[in-house]
Amino acid sequence: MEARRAILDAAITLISERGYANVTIEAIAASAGVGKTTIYRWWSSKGDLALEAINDRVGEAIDFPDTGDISADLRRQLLEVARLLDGEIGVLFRGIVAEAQSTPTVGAALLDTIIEPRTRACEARLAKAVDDGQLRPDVATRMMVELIYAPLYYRLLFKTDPARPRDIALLLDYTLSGLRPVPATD
Amino acid sequence: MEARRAILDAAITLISERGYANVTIEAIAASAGVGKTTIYRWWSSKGDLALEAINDRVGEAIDFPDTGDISADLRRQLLEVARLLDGEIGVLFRGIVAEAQSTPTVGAALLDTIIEPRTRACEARLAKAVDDGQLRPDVATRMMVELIYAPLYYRLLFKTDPARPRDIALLLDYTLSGLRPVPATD
Amino acid sequence: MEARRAILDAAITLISERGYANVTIEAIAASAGVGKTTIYRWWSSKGDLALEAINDRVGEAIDFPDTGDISADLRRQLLEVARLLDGEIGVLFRGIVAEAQSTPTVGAALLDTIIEPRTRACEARLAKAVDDGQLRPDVATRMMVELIYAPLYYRLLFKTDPARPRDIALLLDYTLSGLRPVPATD
Amino acid sequence: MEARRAILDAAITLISERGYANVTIEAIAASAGVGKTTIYRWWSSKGDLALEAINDRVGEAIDFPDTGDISADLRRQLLEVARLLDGEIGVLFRGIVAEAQSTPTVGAALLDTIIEPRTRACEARLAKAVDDGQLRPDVATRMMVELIYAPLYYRLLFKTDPARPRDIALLLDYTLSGLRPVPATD
DNA sequence: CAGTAACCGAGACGGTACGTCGTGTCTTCTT
DNA sequence: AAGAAGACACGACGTACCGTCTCGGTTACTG
Repeated sequence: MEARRAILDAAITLISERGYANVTIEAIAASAGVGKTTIYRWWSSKGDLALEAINDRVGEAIDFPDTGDISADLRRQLLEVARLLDGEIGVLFRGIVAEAQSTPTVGAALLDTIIEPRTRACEARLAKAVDDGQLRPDVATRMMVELIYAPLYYRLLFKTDPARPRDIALLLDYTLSGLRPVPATD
Repeated sequence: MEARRAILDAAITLISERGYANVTIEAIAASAGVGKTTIYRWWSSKGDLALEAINDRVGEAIDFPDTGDISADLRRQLLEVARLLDGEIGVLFRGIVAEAQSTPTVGAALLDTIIEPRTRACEARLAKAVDDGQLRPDVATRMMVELIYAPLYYRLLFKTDPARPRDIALLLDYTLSGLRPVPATD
Repeated sequence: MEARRAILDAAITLISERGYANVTIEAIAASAGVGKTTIYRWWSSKGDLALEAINDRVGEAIDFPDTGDISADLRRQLLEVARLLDGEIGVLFRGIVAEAQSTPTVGAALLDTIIEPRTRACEARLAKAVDDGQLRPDVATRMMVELIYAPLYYRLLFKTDPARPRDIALLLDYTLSGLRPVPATD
Repeated sequence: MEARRAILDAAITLISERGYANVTIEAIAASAGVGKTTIYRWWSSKGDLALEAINDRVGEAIDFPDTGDISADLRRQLLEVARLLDGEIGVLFRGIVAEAQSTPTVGAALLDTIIEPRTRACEARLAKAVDDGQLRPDVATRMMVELIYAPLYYRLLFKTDPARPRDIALLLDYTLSGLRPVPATD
């Protein structure tokens, strides 16, 4: 079982150093001091391994804060996510998204183990804000999640430069101003 | 020169059928009835070829309509883009984005030849809408573009199911309501 | 100790079914319902195991008959050996000879435990025949053994079809006619 | 085509140095400065390659001399063969025979390309000797070949030490004395 | 209108990595 | 305490493509 640990660590290190596509299973095995067979015993592909590695790193983390102010809470959460994506995790994540484009199983696992759980958690917090009258009740929370997070991924996948905190805060502000309850204009 | 055509056509056909990552240069050559050398004579890599193929297909297309109503114009434009991404082009595009994650030259070319030009065109239309008083003047048009298009790419890259027209219209509405000029509340 | 039996039996069965080279230690272990470790505890290699298996099967068997007629005795012995080599034992034996070509220890053990003892026994019978005046006294009994048995092995190793009894009898006759005492011709 | 040459040479060198079973295709490729693919392009297996290598080395060689004296001719021929088998070729040949025990195609090819042609040539010379009254007409020439050559292979495959010229001459003498025409004893 | 270049198909080539199999060693858990 | 079960590092397998490289055999341009 300690072989698993060595493999996950080696995978993260190598991928963050050289980029997902430039890392071979053989290199991970060598770097972990492990036979290739041992990797294939536990994971069916590089994508599979990368997914577990990223989940292992991120864990249950990034639970949603709830101070009562949805705007402040989302900002804090988004900045935290952006910080993560700016480091090792970001390289890993970009690789997995790339892999997901051509490997359906990885695509499905990406949704199931990463995107969906966090989307759900976010929706819960948003629903509360709707109840509090801080957000429009007529917009599906799922769509709110998309509107809020999409720009972050857009920057991650299309730009080389990371999303700066200032920009993130602004993008969030603009998005939220479209999601606030319309003042009763009687 | 007709070899070029055959190659571009074969590339699009094969990639849309099997997915970007499952297509080899050799397969393209064979399918185009061409020697590998001929492909390498004109393109330096599969990503390079795919980029030209997609540009060849899409062309200058999708110029921004201007009826005076920014909301209607954007909707039309977005729906058109979504329609494109739902077919052959979408598969190709997803492959290129994937490739871009690990091949800097492809990433740069993706920005230069696809993203940037269209972003510029969109910004121009948005600037006009700002002048017309239909959009807030205090938001950078570049950010508006991100807010408007990001959800589309989010769906393309993370979901298996395509973005439905209804959803697209809604997402746009919500986004735009955050970008409208704030009524003087004196 | 019953594990040993199961292993030897499994080895013979598998090898005679699939051929020596197509049988792995793992397959023998699985078929014997035994852990690999148990095999390695007692034998150092597949060749080693095969050698013991064949000796176990053949045992002390094939002792040389002595009716007083060397020709008849050899014929009976040769036919018996040929019969053995035509069944399971033959497949095993061919595998061991093959192995012996590249594994010196197996080569040595093949000589020590199989070839030599039987050669000695044969020489003893031949020496008696020489004393009886049935064979030339000026030919080393060891060479006689070679002349008598070599054709049998030649057929075993080079031909797919087994040596037929008729052929064996003939070959022996021809060989022996060269080994009979030269009649005093003066 | 010069890759083929390099491969055949490397195969012979390596096999004669380390023994057939201890040489891998990868080692041959590396030693020949060639990709594995190139080997597999031309040969289907190590046995296949070894067979061509040995034929390439031996060539049409070893044609049967005909001085009119069958005994002298065979002796010369046998000594020549023994000389060959004592060097590089012998190691190669033992490996091929071993391989032939478990690989039917190699077994067949061994017969077809090496054993059979030479057996035929030998039979032709023997037939002539029969006509000349030097050998018994009632023994199939094919059997004569077996009787004459079998001891050579016996020594090659079962002993580590090579067959010495003196022994070979003796063995041949004894064999031939059984094959000479029986003097009319009426 | 012949000569010569550019372009092409075909595919051999040296490589790298793949995912699998079997080896012989070792540890763990069961009985 | 013995032994099955199987994880493990390792090395080789045979395959798939990579990108480079000759090879001949066309067009089609030019001198």
